[in-house]
Amino acid sequence: MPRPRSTLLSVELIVEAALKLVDETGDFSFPRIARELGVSQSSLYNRISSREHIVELLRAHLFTSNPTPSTTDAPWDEALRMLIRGYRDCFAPHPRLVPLLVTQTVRAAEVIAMYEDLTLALERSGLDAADVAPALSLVDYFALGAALDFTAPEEVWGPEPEKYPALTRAVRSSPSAPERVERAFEFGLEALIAGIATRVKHKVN
Amino acid sequence: MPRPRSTLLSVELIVEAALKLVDETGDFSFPRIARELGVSQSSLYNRISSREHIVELLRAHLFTSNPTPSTTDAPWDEALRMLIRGYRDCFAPHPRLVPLLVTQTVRAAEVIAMYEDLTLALERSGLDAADVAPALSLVDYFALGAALDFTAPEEVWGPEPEKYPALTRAVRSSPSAPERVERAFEFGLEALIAGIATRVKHKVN
DNA sequence: ACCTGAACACCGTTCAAGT
DNA sequence: ACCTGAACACCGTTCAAGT
Repeated sequence: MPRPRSTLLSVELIVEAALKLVDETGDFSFPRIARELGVSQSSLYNRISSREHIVELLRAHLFTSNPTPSTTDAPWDEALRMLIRGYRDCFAPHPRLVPLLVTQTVRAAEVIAMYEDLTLALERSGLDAADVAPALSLVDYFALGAALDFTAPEEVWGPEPEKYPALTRAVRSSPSAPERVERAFEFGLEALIAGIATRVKHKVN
Repeated sequence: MPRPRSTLLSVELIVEAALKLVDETGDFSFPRIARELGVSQSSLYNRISSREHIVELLRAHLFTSNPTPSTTDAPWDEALRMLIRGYRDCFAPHPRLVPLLVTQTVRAAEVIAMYEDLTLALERSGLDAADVAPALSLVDYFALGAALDFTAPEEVWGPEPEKYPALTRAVRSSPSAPERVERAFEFGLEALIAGIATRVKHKVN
């Protein structure tokens, strides 16, 4: 049988080129992807339908390369720790990708599956049914903000430290670069879970 | 004395035009601002220095038009409620502006002043000094995520509800559009404050 | 001091034309 | 079926030239 003519393009090649460009420059574009792959710009449209499509493929790529284990047998708080940590760890190797993801609606099935596991864990916590969706939003807010923190610049607050003494104290007493983000995540994760636990109505046996 | 020649342009006019365009279309551009004001595109550069500059002016505009009251006399948890609520309420009238703000570093002095008040409240909570900065990040993550939720589309989760039963339950048991976002914010705010309270070491008197 | 017009180096998307 | 080249309608920014 005739072997297939060597195809110049594939979805995977496009996604890899886009990710490489984001890691190196903070963004991607059709002309730069095409140049990277040695094809014409318009040929990309044979594999993908739009810029948004590429962004969603990048999101899926992040999640499939870092799969989260099953949490349905774990206690609800342990499940939340695993899921939120796994979610955030996806972004760690590609921090510059985060800004492209946060402003676009999630369509990737892999991510929605993780939200299903999150919801199951929250249901097991004993929250009122009406509080599960708000708690899910809360977890989402936290994970999103934590991921965005990967791209935060070193010197967040400008000059004039004397005008903001408390802020200056807080910044001075905290480590820099990756440790700062890591400690914020650990503190936030535990505070978040403890906070959700306080919203569970105590059942009187 | 000669009254000043009617000036065609001002920073305020540029900011107002940009905000109007964002509210109506979700974005602004130099050509569209210029057309809105009846001037040439290049003349904008006499008042502002870059697109980023306009974004930062928009951020400051949001905050100055919705000033937060002094919270230095309030108990720490009440101060947090006021500050976080005030912060989020700034975005409510202009939801489509949020995506432009979250991916750019804060430089506006008004916002930094609010972070100072947040830090003071967290110090009053009794947290360890080393935990103030992480707690500040947690509050920041929450406020950011809550603001981004203003632009979330109605139908977040795609088709195939049967594949995600828990998620479908959660979505079905929650209201839509503005009430959903409001309930998520209220639940999250209280869970957040309760969670931070659990991280305060109990002093034995 | 302020404004204009033209130019430059980019974008995403479409489409007729080739093989 | 896949790829190309050209075209279209946009961007942000600079700069010489005018008043």
